[in-house]
Amino acid sequence: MLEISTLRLHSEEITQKLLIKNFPAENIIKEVLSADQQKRELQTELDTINASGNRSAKEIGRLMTTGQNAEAEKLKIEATGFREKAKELEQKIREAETALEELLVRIPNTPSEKVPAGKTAADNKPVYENDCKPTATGTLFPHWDIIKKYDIIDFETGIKISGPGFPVYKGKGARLLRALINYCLDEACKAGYKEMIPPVFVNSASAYATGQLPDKDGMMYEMKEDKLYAIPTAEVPLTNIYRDVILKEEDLPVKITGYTPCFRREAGSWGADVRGLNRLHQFDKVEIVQICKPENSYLTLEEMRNFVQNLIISLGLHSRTLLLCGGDMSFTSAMTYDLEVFAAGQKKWLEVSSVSNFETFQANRLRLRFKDANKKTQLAHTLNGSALGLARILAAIIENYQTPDGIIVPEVLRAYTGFEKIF
RNA sequence: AGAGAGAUGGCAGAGUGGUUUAAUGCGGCGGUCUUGAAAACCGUUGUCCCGCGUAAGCGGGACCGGGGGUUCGAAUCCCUCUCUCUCUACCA
Repeated sequence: MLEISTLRLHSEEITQKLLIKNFPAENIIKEVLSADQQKRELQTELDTINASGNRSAKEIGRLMTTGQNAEAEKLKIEATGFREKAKELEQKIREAETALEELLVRIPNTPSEKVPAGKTAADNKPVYENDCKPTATGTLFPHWDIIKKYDIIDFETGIKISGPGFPVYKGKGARLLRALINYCLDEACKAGYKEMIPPVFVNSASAYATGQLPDKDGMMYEMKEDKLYAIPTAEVPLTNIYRDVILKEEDLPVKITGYTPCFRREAGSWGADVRGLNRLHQFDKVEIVQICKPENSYLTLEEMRNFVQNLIISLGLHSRTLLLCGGDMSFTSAMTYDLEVFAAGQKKWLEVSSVSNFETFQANRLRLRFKDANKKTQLAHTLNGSALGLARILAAIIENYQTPDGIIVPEVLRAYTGFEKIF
């Protein structure tokens, strides 16, 4: 959510910036400003009434303790009814606040100046590509064929137990996935991230604070009985650790990481090109999160992007990094890099990480702040990224390391798997 | 899940209808003293909203778990929800 104070001062500039995201903001911003104006007028009115009510009450108290009861009674009659008026105003203010909030949450984050214009994924700007060309040669099969051959991932049994999109990882397949989880977490810890194991069900306040609610409630599995949501990403619980927190300047940057399974309903997003591990209802992901001072957030974004790029290189996967154009960015992001690996069997790029700077957009809803050197509290900047989305990494490893007589395990994972080849 | 007890500032902990502007202690910050530190002493201390001001700040309002009620006036009384603790039961 954008800050109303910024919107008041820079509405024109914000409108301009939002055009990069193809979002026509002029009208809604006008509405916001007038709703804000109305709310403030009501607030001033209420404050005035409260001030005079407080004065009378105090005076009555003083008269009664000094024994001037007759005077007190007279004043009591005069003071009757002010509370009712105040309540009426409070109600109006609540309504005005709700109206303002409903408008505000519909305005996306403004893109950074570095974000290129564009409408679709085709307009994303490639900024990096590594040279880890696949070692596999000959006829290359997509992973959904290979996993059957070695019986390491079983979709049919998953369908029996849960439904489509809930695979069962078996034997060396399970072991390889667990190796990836441990490897990614260990690398993140080495890079200074503190490991967390958060809850995988969150309440609506948390889902709201990171932006999954109210708009995207169709994406999450919901347990209505207990009013809980299955997390679509560890970003939700990890970021919410810092909801309503005021950090000290010396605590920054905060760097945390966590592995969780992620649950996504993916309603309506199924099609021919989302076979196998490409898109699942449940998948595994290691997430990295940073909270930092505003002036550092773009350096931090680069640091996080480099970390993820190097992680992918260390797995020997051919990958590229795209700077997302305005039209392809998420609602909440100010700047996003998508990192893709090439899956040699399907001959397709798979998105395995998305690293974003949200500036104060998330922090505003989270009320995540820090005290700066001048002892002023101000909103922190938040960033997060996948490191990595493991189902697709697994798919890419299976396809890129396939040989006629087995799948080679990437070298860095062998200490974790205890084997070098799946056959 | 049943029974009981609770929820007050960064923490501990008073406060059961009216100078409460929430006592006091600890912690934090600043200072005096000191070669430096400790101790002692003095001062200071949260969050949000509105207004004025370039600003430091000043003025007003709100906040004692959340919401509602009674009252001229609520941390205090009533209702309700949530959470925590203790005991019992159950459980990995």
